Amino acid sequence: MEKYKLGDKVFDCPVGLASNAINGKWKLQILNLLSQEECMRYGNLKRRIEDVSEKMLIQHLRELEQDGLIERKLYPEVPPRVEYALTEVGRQIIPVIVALKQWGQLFRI
Amino acid sequence: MEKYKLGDKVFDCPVGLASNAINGKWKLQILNLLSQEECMRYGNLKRRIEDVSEKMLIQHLRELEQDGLIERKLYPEVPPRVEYALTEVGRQIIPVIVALKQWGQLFRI
DNA sequence: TTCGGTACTTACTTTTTAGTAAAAATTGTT
DNA sequence: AACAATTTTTACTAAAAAGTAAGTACCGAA
Repeated sequence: MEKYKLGDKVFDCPVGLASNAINGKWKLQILNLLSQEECMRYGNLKRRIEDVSEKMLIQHLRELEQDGLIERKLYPEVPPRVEYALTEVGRQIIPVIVALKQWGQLFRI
Repeated sequence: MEKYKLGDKVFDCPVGLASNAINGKWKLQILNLLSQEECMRYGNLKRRIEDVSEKMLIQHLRELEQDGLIERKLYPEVPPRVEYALTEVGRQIIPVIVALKQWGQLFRI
């Protein structure tokens, strides 16, 4: 039987794997912003995602990084500058975001 | 500012709403199965989704029903027969599933 | 009158996720 | 020496999600 692997997690179906990778209260919103902007700084992400706490934002960024969807670039300046961007694998998830956004727009009031 | 509403939950962006609707350990897998099969019985879903417990399956089915993505048809027979199927709104999320599945296949081993 | 088959339901526990708020690290500027 | 700006980190608490396992309801057939 075919298997799918992300990090050290193994799944029996691609939907299960994908579901696991994007599961998180703010992950899709993070990916959505990064899909529109080439790269974004931590502080900028924080401002753009209303209500996200610093803890959750950094936690989700770490997980997305570990799963290979985004990369973190640290510029050794003072004050520090950190930029996040989609990786190649991350860019390949953009069609999902686009379709999802379109679906969500059905619920506009 | 535009708003998006699902049930009694209001969101500022369509991605946030969509994210909320599909957030759940097995929801995308349920939607995936229903997208391929026209309709499916409870017991069949349970067999097809490995490891899901009866509690979680029914809970997710209820939430998807409340959010208007699926509908539940009870046939008053003995033993009882219950069929689940995508609604029109549910069918409109199929492109998301398709894109997600394609993305997940990148991780085949 | 007990059993089979289907679809749940309930009570309880454990695990995971999220929220809050304060602190840390860095170093050039005042 | 204190401050500013930015990106975390930490400790603690609270809430939500998930797991486990047993129980319920229906009714016709054996």
